[in-house]
Amino acid sequence: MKKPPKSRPKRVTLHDVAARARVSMVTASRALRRPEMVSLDLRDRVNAAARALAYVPNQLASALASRRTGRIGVIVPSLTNGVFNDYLRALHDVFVPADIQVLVLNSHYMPGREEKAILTMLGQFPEAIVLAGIEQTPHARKALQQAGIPVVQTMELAAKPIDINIGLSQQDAGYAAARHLFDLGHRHVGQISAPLDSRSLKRIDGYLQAVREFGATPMMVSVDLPSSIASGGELLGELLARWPSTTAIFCGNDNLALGALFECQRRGFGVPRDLSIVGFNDLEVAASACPSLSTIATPRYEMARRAGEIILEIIRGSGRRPKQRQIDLGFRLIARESTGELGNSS
Amino acid sequence: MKKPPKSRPKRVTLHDVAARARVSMVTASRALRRPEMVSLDLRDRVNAAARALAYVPNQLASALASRRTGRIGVIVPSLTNGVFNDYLRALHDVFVPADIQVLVLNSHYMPGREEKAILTMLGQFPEAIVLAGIEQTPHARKALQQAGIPVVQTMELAAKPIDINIGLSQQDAGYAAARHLFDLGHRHVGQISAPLDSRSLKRIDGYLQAVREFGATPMMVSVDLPSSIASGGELLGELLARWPSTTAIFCGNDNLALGALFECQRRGFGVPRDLSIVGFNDLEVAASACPSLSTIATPRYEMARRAGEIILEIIRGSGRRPKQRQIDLGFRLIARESTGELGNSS
DNA sequence: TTGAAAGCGCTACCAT
DNA sequence: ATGGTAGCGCTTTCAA
Repeated sequence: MKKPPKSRPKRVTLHDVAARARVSMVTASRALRRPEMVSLDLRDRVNAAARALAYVPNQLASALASRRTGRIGVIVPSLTNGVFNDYLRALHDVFVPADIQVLVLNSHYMPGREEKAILTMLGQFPEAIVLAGIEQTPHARKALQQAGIPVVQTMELAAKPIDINIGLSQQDAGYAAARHLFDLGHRHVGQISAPLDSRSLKRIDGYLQAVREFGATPMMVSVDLPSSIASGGELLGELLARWPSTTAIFCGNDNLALGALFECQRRGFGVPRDLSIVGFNDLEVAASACPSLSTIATPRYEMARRAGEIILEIIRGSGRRPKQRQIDLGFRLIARESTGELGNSS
Repeated sequence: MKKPPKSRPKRVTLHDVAARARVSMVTASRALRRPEMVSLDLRDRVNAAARALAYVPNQLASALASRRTGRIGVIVPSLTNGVFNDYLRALHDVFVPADIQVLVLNSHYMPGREEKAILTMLGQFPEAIVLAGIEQTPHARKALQQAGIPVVQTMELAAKPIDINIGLSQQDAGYAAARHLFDLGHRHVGQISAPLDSRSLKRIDGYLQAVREFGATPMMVSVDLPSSIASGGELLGELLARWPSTTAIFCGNDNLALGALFECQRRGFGVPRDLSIVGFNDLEVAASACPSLSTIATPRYEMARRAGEIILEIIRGSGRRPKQRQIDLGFRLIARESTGELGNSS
């Protein structure tokens, strides 16, 4: 009788359920969440009441009171380029069976948006957070540290990990890709990239290292926009316009490589006869394309799986961090049909 | 001095920020969330304090107290096939500026998992929910209705919408794709599909309608697995093995079409000389491929944008539903290079 | 413009 | 096994 009539439709709460079952709220709570702690009789009464009232637990309140949200946060720079498909799948494979929800936010390859995403995520109180990349803003780092939850940085190797770090050397991988072309005899090896995020830049460093080593000339075209198939064709066009002698090209990712391949087909260039192409990431399309694309396979599934398992271990187990805080998972060069020895081209 | 020392690392709360800024919690709250209600002086002090402490608002508490979560839920059947990229982007474009968070859950093209996703989502109290597809389980429908929030079903036209429905006729679109091939003179028109979700089946219905109309023979191969480029090649292989006379093929989506195209290149078939290919969705790759892929463009961005705007109107505005509860956005056949008139083949 | 107090719905802690 | 009570961190009246 004390409540003034509100216009908002009342929601059924645990209080209502408890009242109907004629037990205390605590018992009702336990009957629903930890049935083994409640006598069979009361348990049934509570369940019946909950059912009759179509009770929906308010996870917000539950999380606030228990300080456990049952979710982990993931921040990736893109959802649309295929790179993070395996990565997210691995995380789901680990967490869904553990009854932990995976929240994904997209930073769009922009440090500013990543910071915002991290703060937003932290506001949801995930029990751990997985980050793609290692270049968080100082403010984001601080917030992450204060959160006191496991933080796993992935995809790259960090000099100063925030907490745990599982990745690979993007520079070494870029070097390996370029080196593959030089090893095949190419000397006019171009490079195209988009976008110019930190990992791309490191792969470019690797390329430059190989260029230096083989005494070649750097030939690069790039654009700081989301990678796309179309831009692969366009960047290749620009590269060839500037350096017509190019006989091989290292594309910063497989989307660009696919676009470059299509552009070659459009121009009637043979691949690898007239131009060798190596991509990066080993997306599904790389193996399926015709010719199939040589590329660098990065262990994205494994990386995310390991991240997930370490997190699970920490939040379900002792709460203690593993002794090994940094893991290098390496990469693999996959030589397919799109790269070949320097032949009768020029 | 009254708190017993706890082991848990204290988190920075609004209380701490208020204390540091020497204002009340209420003022701190307002300074952060509704700055215009607070004097410039205090506003600055609060902001400075919040920044210095790396304060992260607890959205759980905020949502619990205000009964507004500031988020909307979206459930899509896949995150990996590119189809929902524009769709999600549109939703972000609408909601992020409105300061509403977009939560995305993946149903993996499985009604059971969609039901679970819907229930999970509802437990987070989104202020509205956007669904891809119209075939929710009865239980999910009921829960959705009881939630009392705007529900928008998209991608298809529903006979009995739950609430609001924005889509297109998948059957008509499938018919248009097949019809395009028949109109070019083809009579041996095959069809490949994967996965066999409700929309795929409707597109197949459209194909069958065209087949009937032209007195042709249905030639279909499909598999109920996630679509992939590789399966496009495999399904085409099976189709050709069974019906070698095939001169044209309607692929249930662009991934399959791309795979089919690569398979043709592998076999040395000319496209469209030996085989015409039409896809579905108009993903980025369709325009970039060589030859470019004819396909059906579905208005995914527009569909999601409209959904978002209607929701915004409802939850920000009067709370009243628009008069028009169902919108048909149609589709467009895009004839590119991969389809041509029946020539000197077979 | 600012603040005090009363919850939001639930769970943890401590009794019984 | 069951229940009372005190919050979780924030926003909302309502008063000053």
